[in-house]
Parts: sequence; C-alpha cells; structure tokens
Amino acid sequence: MIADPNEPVANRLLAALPADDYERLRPNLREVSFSLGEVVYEFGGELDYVFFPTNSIVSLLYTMENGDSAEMGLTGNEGVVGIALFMGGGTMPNRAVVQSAGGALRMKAKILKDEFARGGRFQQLLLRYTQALITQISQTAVCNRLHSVEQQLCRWLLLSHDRLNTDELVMTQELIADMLGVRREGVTVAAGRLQDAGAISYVRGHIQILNRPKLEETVCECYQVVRDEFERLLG
Amino acid sequence: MIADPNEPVANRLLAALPADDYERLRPNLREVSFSLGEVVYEFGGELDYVFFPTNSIVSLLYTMENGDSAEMGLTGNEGVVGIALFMGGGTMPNRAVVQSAGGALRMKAKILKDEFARGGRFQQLLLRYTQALITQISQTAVCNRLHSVEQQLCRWLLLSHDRLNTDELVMTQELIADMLGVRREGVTVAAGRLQDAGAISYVRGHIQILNRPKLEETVCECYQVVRDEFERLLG
DNA sequence: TATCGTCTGTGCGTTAGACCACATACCCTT
DNA sequence: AAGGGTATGTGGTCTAACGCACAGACGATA
Repeated sequence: MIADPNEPVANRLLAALPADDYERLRPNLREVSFSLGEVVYEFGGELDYVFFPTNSIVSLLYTMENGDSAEMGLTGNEGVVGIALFMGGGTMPNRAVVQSAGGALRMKAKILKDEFARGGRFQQLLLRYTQALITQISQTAVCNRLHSVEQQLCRWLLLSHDRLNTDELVMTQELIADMLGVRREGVTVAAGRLQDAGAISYVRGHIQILNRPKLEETVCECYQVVRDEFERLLG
Repeated sequence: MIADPNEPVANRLLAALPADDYERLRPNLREVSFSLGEVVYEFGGELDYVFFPTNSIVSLLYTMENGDSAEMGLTGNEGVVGIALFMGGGTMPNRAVVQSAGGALRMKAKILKDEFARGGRFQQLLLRYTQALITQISQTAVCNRLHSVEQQLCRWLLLSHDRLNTDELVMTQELIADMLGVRREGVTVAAGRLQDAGAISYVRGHIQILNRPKLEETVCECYQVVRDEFERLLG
C-alpha cells in the first residue's frame, strides 16, 4: 500500500525533506512490516530496496566465520538502512537484522540512486545521516574496547529507547548478547544489576525501561557522544 | 610548493581520477609534510583542508574524558583525511594523528566541496572511499570485542604495512598501545611473541616486518575483510 | 493442570588482560 | 665513558568476563 499522505511522516529523515521533494518521492514509498529477527540484507547481498524505518529498529552486525557476532550500529526512524546503495558499494560487508519489529518505508534502489544523483537536500540528508552512523560505529569500536558489559548494555538500551515510542523493548537476553558480542550470562548479570537498581524490569524477553535517568547515570560517555552527533547533524 | 606534474600521483584516490579531472585539481594540491605525532585535526575542530596522504599514515582515534584512547581506523595513500567536509558535518567527533611521518597533498576545503558538488568521478571516489572506511571502522569494532591483543596487533601491523613502501615502521609500543586501546605491557608481550616467531623484530621504536606471511597466519579474519573491501571498492 | 520448551538465574573454575613495580637495555648528550 | 632519559622486558596480583553445568521460572499448549 502507498503511504497515507495525511499521516505525519514517521521517518525523521524523510520528514526533514522540503515539501516538494517529499511529494515527488512519496509515490515511491511503500509501507512494509518487519518481524523480529528478519534479515533485511545478508553479508555481500545485493540491495533492491532501501528502508526508512518508522517504528522498527534494524541492527547492523557482523558475524564471524565461527558464528560469533557483534553489532556495529543500529538504525531506527532517524535513518535509512542500505547506505551502500548511494555510497557506491552496491553491497555491504555486514548483515542487517530486525531488532525490534515494526514498520518501515521501502524505496526502490533505482529511485534512490536517481534522487541522490540530483544532488539536492535529499543527498545532503543521506550523507549527514551516514556521517552520524560513522560516529555511532566508531563509538561502538571504542566502547567495545574500553567499557564494561553493564555500560554497554545501558548504551544499547538507551540507543534503542531513543528510536522507539514505547518503554517496552521486546528482546531476549540471548539476542542482546549476540548484539553486544558477549555471553548470554554476562547480559543476565548486567541486567540483574540494572534491575536491582530499579532502572529496568526484565521478564522473559520483555524489558521495561522504568527509570531512564538511572540508565543515563550508569552509561559511559559513548552514548552522549553519539546522541550529540545525531542531534548536531540531523536535529 | 605545487605538486610536480611529472611525478606519478602518489595518492591512489587521486590517481584514479580521469586525466582532465586531475589536471583541473592539480594546481590546488600542495605537498605538505607530516611529522610523527602531529595532530591533523582535533575533536570538533573546523577543517580548512583535506589531506591525501602519499607516504604518511594518519590514525583516526577517539580519546575519552579520562585519557584512554582507541583507534577506529587509519588512512594512508589509498584515501583522504577529512571526510566530514564532504559528508556535510564540517567537524568530526574524533582526532586525527600522524602515525607514520611522511608526505601528503593538501587541498582547500572550499575547492573540495565545490568539486564534490559537481557530482562526477571525484564524488564517486570519495564516497566509495568513505564506504571502505566504514568497513574498516566496523571491523575494528568487531575485532575489539572478539579478538586477542596479539591478533589485533597483527591486524594493525598489516594495515600499516599495506600503506607504506617500506618494511620498517617507526612506532613505539607505547603509541601502539594507545592506538589499540590496550596497555603498553600488553603490546610488549604480544610483540615479544611475534618476535620469537620470527615475524618481526623490534628495537626501540623501530619495527621490522621480517616475515609477512607469518603475520597473515596469526591475524584474525578482520584484516582480510577490510582488505577485500578496499580492493573491491577502490582496486 | 501437566508437560514441554524457552528464558533467566547462579555457581565455579579458567583466563586474558589490567594494574603495579621494577629491572634492564639502548641511545644521545656531554 | 658517564649519566640521564626513554623504551622495553618481566613478574606478581587482581578482576571482568568466559565457558560450562545446571537449576529454576515462566508461559504456551495439550
């Protein structure tokens, strides 16, 4: 189905477009629905579409030959999944997996490329988003090196919370462990401490964010760096 | 001084330009010389120039509030330092430090932006380089999480070696430790093992790469992923 | 309401790497 | 050749996180 023009644009990147640009693109946007765990693209896969999440979150992660995996970044309604298309690579050397079920707006690769080549506001927004994503990935690298599992869990919860309209995240500890590249038990222990502190509650794949300021106390500076940069570039 | 038109173009990104594009740009390139440890740009600093390294290497790294640091990627003669300029950010949320002294070609920010806006081959090359850099940063994130200091040291040595014309790296263990975000003693131990294996020799800030295949045996898959992606996008 | 599968909690031995404290070795200067 | 500064080597202790094994706890389904 074609996106309802009367609804507010639910993706912030698209919402930042001038009205005439958006009107031109709108007929090329189709709503799609992502289910938890769905693979948006595989390592090295060709991309036929890009996706502008509305209330879903997509994780970018890399899986090693031995099955170990780690997330490098995540995209919600502030961005776009499939930057390789306009960056010129065609394929991305990573995987994109739906981390939180929900909707997205889909655009054909060719439309995106043509629009990007016009060089206007849309190009500018896509490039700025890409730079913000680079910051997120960089900070993930630094955080992986220097900070504790508990701090990283906080970072991950806050980044996810920022990209959703709800205080409930549907996500097992097992999956979070894969994202953070740590053991499931490590997540259990870290989540247990956050629960004891009253910051969250955790019941069988359903996390409630109870006290966001508490999480912000516990998180390392990496979170704020990423948030500030997204604000500066896209705010 | 203006780059000598008779010398081969010593930066591979520039060398990939069509002759007429390069001729147009050439008068705007000036040779500069980087000394070890020189800061190319600081966190949040404005960029007046971009730099195309010829036989120098520049590290992109992030320094935490408490002084801990970690590298997210490095740029040699295959790329450009200062991508924020054309990506639209203006400033970068990291530092760039000269990791291996040598030369670079400098271009004024405005010239670069105007050229980028033309949308031709130069734009394409800059974007492709940026995507390759994203892969490098991503893989750094994954490697930081999942692999040993020794493997990461190998990755770092190989990435650096690829970007130089010599088998000697001038670099103390202290500085490598800052790059990798580990302790100096950790580097000593890892380097000692590589030395025992005959892969390198290490004397007071001078590393000789003695047996590159040995390093390639020891390194994790992260290195090859990055190398392949640079080859695919820019090769 | 009994059962089964999934998710979470916990304990224990192991380990990589951090932190700390020196010892040594090399190089440059005087 | 003596001395001081810098770079590297080494050993001991400590801790976060891993790997493994299993117990409990919840929730869907029969």
